[in-house]
Amino acid sequence: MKEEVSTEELIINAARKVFTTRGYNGARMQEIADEAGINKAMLHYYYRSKDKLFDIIFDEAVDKLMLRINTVFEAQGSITDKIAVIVDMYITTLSDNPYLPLFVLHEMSQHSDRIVKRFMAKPNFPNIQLFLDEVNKEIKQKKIAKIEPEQLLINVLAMCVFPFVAKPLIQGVLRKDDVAYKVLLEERKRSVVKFINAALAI
Amino acid sequence: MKEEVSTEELIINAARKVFTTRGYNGARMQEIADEAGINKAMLHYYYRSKDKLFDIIFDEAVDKLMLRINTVFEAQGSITDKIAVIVDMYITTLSDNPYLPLFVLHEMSQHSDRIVKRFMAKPNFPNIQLFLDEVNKEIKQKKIAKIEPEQLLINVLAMCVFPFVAKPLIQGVLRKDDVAYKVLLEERKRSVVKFINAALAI
DNA sequence: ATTAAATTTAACCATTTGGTTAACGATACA
DNA sequence: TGTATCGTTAACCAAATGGTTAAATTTAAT
Repeated sequence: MKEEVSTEELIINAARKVFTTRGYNGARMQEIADEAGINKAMLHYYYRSKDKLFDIIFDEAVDKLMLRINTVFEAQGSITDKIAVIVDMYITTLSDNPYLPLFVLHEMSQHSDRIVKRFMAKPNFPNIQLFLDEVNKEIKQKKIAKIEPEQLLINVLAMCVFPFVAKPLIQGVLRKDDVAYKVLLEERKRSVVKFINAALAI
Repeated sequence: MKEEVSTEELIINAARKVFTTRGYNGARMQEIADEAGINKAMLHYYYRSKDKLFDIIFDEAVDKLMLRINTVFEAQGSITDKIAVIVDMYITTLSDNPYLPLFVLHEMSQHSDRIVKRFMAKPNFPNIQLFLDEVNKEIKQKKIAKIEPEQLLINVLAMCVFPFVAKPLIQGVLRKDDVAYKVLLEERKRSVVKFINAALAI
């Protein structure tokens, strides 16, 4: 008795693969159908249009990118501890979904108005203020060095996300194959945390 | 006597705008023609095909991204001094060409094989080894803290480039309009340099 | 001024692509 | 068993798109 996968699921899985790797403009309904092993008309039978299907995949991608950031922010502990958790979470999650960030960022830059609104309306939209306030608090308490909280946030995100956005570039420059790149990313978890801690040390 | 702009130039300027904002797949030959204020057939008369035109724009974009990095590397001075120069150069250049990095990274991730080769064959391809060696040297001399040179390089690039790749996202999260974002980027020049210096301090 | 070459345009063409339709087959229900 | 609903397919359609062509116009050379 083999596991049955519903046609809906076949389609979503195929659409995820095609949309995230090719982008909206590069994605072809026929390729999604082929990838799912079904007839093209089925895509429209289940999901109406390319746009509708794309919205589902994009929303799902955004959700995955949000992680459980709020959970981390709302937890107890120092800001450096929280950053350590976030860095680890990001690099781990993105290692399993390497196409996510470039996909989301590229689509956002194209339809910024339509999409950014959707993005911020999400219920699990990270509560950034919590992070910013806490950084300021610890600065006042002389627990960490002085820094603009917004800049720190960008630094953390940048160092986590960039290696996935720029993978082919970095691989070219450093001449690493996929295996070596995996290793570099694994090492990166502790390297980035150490780097941030040193930068924030007083 | 008005300034004459050759048709070739009109086309290249239009193509640059359309390709970098829409990407290869989103770019339309008709839109390039309209943007240039000429007939669509002229595009083919001067540049044969969409592919040929794209290659020119992409190469040009890559060149701009390379900056004069080698010049910096080959210059005298400590590694932290060089990093300070690079950070300033990058944020300044990208502020004037905000679409460049996402454009290049997105296209690279799609045609990585075909394009990455072109990329590395460039005569002004940055000589990374110089940077890596120098970092190791200063670590041995106890001038900077211990760090994997490759990770440091990624950190520097990440913090410079990410704000441009993720502009709409960051603007949404931090609720900044374009003016406020310009300010944030300007502050960022010294903020990032200070951050890196603190992280590398012994 | 005449002619040849270069430049520009409108009309056209073939292919691709998202989407539709009508018929066919399976499944469930009476 | 008949029939209605759901799932699936092949064939088809209209619009979009990269590219071509042949004629018209401008520019340059003799």
